[in-house]
Amino acid sequence: MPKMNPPHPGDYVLEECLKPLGLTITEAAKGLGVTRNTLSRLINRKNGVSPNMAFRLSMAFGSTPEMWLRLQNAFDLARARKSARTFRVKRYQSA
Amino acid sequence: MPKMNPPHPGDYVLEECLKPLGLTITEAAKGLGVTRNTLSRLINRKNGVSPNMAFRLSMAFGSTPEMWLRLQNAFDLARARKSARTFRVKRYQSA
DNA sequence: ACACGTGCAACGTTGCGCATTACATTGTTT
DNA sequence: AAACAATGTAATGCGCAACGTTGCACGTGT
Repeated sequence: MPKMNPPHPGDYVLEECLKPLGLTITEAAKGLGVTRNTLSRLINRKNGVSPNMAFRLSMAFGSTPEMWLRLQNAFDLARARKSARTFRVKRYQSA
Repeated sequence: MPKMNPPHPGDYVLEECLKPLGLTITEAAKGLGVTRNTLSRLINRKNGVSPNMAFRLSMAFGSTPEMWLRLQNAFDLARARKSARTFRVKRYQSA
């Protein structure tokens, strides 16, 4: 079952990527090929992980683009789950 | 390893959901609580599966929202992979 | 002829991702 | 103290995606 409060992918980037390598946001942004502003917004939860960014992160820090997008999915779905309560959808199948 | 040409989620909706149940796009759109136009665009590959739609699909046809978004991820990543070839990204880790 | 399902297009709204620029703050170095 | 680096943040602009609304054209079946 999905987590209720999955961490924002930006937390993961900061804690598991930048900190272990001793990278500043400015340095890492350079390495990723994006603006300092863009990486700052990701880490501060203003942006999510786009497919584009998923590739950059996997290229720079390893793992797969799929993994980075899965982190983002978990986050997005947790937020959407709240509004989904109000959906009136016909159940064609039970599961 | 990820598939090179993953099917569009709209194909799956049509083949595995609407057809087995004998539903028209118009009927299914009603059931999902969206416009006929919105479902038509999904099935005809003009739209992707949004988190919102992922919940509607899982509620109506089963499976999980995660599964529906995974389908979309595979599709998005296959498209982004082409442009990712031009990224100049520093490799802080090898894998 | 009529109704229905469908594809499609235009328009408007909303929101996201990103670059650019700029400003203010904090902490470190000289 | 002065200069610099790193950061957060905001504004602006661009492009694009998702969605609803409306309208039109086409084909099929009654």
